[in-house]
Amino acid sequence: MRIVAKRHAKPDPVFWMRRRSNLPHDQHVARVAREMDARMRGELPPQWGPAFDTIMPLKPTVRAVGGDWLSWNLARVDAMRAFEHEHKDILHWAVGDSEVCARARRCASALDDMLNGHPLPMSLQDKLDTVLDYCERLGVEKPNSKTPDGLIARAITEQWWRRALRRKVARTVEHAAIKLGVVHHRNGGYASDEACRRRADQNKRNADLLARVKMRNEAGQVYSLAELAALSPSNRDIRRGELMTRIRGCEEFADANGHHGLFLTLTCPSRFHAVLSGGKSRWAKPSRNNKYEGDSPRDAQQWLCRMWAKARAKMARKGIAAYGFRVAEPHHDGCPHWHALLWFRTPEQAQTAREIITGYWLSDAGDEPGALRNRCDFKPMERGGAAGYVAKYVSKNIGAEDGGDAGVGEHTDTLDGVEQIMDTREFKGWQRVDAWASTWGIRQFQAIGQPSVTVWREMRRVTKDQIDHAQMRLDLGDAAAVKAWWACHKQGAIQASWEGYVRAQGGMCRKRREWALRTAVRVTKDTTNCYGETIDRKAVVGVETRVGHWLVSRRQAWRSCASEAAQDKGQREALGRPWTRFNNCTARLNEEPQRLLMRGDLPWPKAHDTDEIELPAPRTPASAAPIEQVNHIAGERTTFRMPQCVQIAPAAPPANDLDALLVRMKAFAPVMRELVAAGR
DNA sequence: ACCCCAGGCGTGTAGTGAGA
DNA sequence: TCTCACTACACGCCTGGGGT
Repeated sequence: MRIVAKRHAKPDPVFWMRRRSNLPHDQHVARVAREMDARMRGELPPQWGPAFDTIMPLKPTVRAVGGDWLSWNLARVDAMRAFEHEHKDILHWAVGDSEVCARARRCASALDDMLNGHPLPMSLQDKLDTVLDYCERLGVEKPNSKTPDGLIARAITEQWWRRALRRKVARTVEHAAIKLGVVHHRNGGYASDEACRRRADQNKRNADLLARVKMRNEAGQVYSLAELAALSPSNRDIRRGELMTRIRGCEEFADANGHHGLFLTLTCPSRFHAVLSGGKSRWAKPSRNNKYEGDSPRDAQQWLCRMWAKARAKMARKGIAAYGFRVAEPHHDGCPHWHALLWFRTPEQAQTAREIITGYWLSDAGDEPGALRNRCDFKPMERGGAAGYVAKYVSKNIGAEDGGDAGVGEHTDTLDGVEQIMDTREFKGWQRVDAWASTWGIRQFQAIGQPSVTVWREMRRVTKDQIDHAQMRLDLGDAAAVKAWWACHKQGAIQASWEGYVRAQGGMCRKRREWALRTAVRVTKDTTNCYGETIDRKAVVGVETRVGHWLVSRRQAWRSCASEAAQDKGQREALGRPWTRFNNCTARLNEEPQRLLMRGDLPWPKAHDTDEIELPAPRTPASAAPIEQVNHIAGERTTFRMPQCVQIAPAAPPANDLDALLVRMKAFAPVMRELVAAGR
């Protein structure tokens, strides 16, 4: 056993337990070692037993002891103290969720007492210092707030502490598991079993709550939140489908434009890896990596982001634009690596990008063995191969709700360029990956250079009547909206097309202010959040075109009704089609036919064409100054950002121009008939 | 077909410092 | 003074967590 000569935080137990013991010295030391061993085994998470055994064997061989039991036990006590010193965080933080909640309560009330229980009122600065000091001593990240008052309010809130401590516990314990070498492919890989279990518990808590909470909409229909969540992108199946649609759309766009695709695999330097796989088979023996410097997967992810930021900046300087997707995945020991599917305009640009990325990725420890071969890998994509290639990574990381592995029979991990079969035991591969991503706060999927997916989602909720009206206006913003609407809705056998949507938005790799459509945001000014801060509450209510027209998406006003039972389908249908939130509260539809008459606009000639849109010059901020209009919606007083051009004040036609008016009316008769027939 | 908050990260912009 | 390479920061989009 390695004897560690170190100063420890706690005093020597052999010394301070002496006072209460009359045993001879060697027996006393043996007892201290025994008690300490039992205590630590009791405190440590059970799955760490094997790792602890390798450091502190329960039944040593006679040869190892060499007959000198006193020295053996002294060394054992010292090693355990060293372990306790090194991993004191684990022993303090390896607690269950009920204890985390109890601690959160204690932290919040302790800080409340410190800040507000003082007989003399404290200054704001003193309060801030107290909070920051408390967080630092506990090793918890300080509350993130723009104002000192908000920071203090968070620090005395139990919910904030619960979130912060859950994160802290999960990361501390998982990091310790990685440092002890518990996380490797023989144990399931990616994350420790405890992290998976914690994640499963969390999901269960969440699901229970969602099933319990009932909401009632304007039509009186009652749903549980679980039913609603199943219909939104929080449902894994929907998220996976949407992601695949986007990838396919990217590929179609690239193929149509003859862009050059690259598939990248980017990994971290060896010092971020705690455990080496030890071989290529399922039975390979993992071994500790002596280059490991104790960094967490989060540190590794930040390293990757830093390198990527540099590469991105350099590519921008050289005028190289890329679009596509990036996927973050764990190696078997929890260290992340990236796969990216990027398209470039020309093969030359792709080659330059390749050189830039390689340069940065090898700029740190680029001379270590294998760096040149494994650090980054580039494969040119052939036409039509991308979606299939990436499907594997998508289903590997976003599994199906029914517990299946979404067509991926065995979970594999690419290590040193070789597919390695993972033994995923009681948790599915995607569940382990999910636990890994949530523990370390790593975003798994990242779109690069593509227009907003929120606009796409909102557009899918815009009603057709608004598009029919947009077709009758002759400005480019509306043309883009019409094209986007037709692209993102399924038309019979024709699937929704991300490619068509991207074209409508003006193509890939545009600057943010250059997209043809953006989200329409309802701003409610001067509201108060749960921490007492005054904020402007923003809510996405639809899509806004370049000229400021709003297409409002279908939304309901929901109200909580906890006590009621959920209705079945028949009961809901009996209540009829719900009213939408906006159709009745503006004069938009009523004024539209009138405006058509007065302005003499012609209908948009073609509903859906595939030409690129020539974008108008960017709006100047001064001219786009919104007019504030106060509306009452569901009893809530809100201020809309309503651009001026929506509010149409029809000018009375000059009296001597009556003939011209009649001609126009005749010309528009068919349109009017259509509108009337549609019940408007 | 929820809503709010927190946090991660892409993006744009301003700033900095070295070197030509 | 300009360019380059990088960094810091603000902002906004997006995702995930959690609540009733």
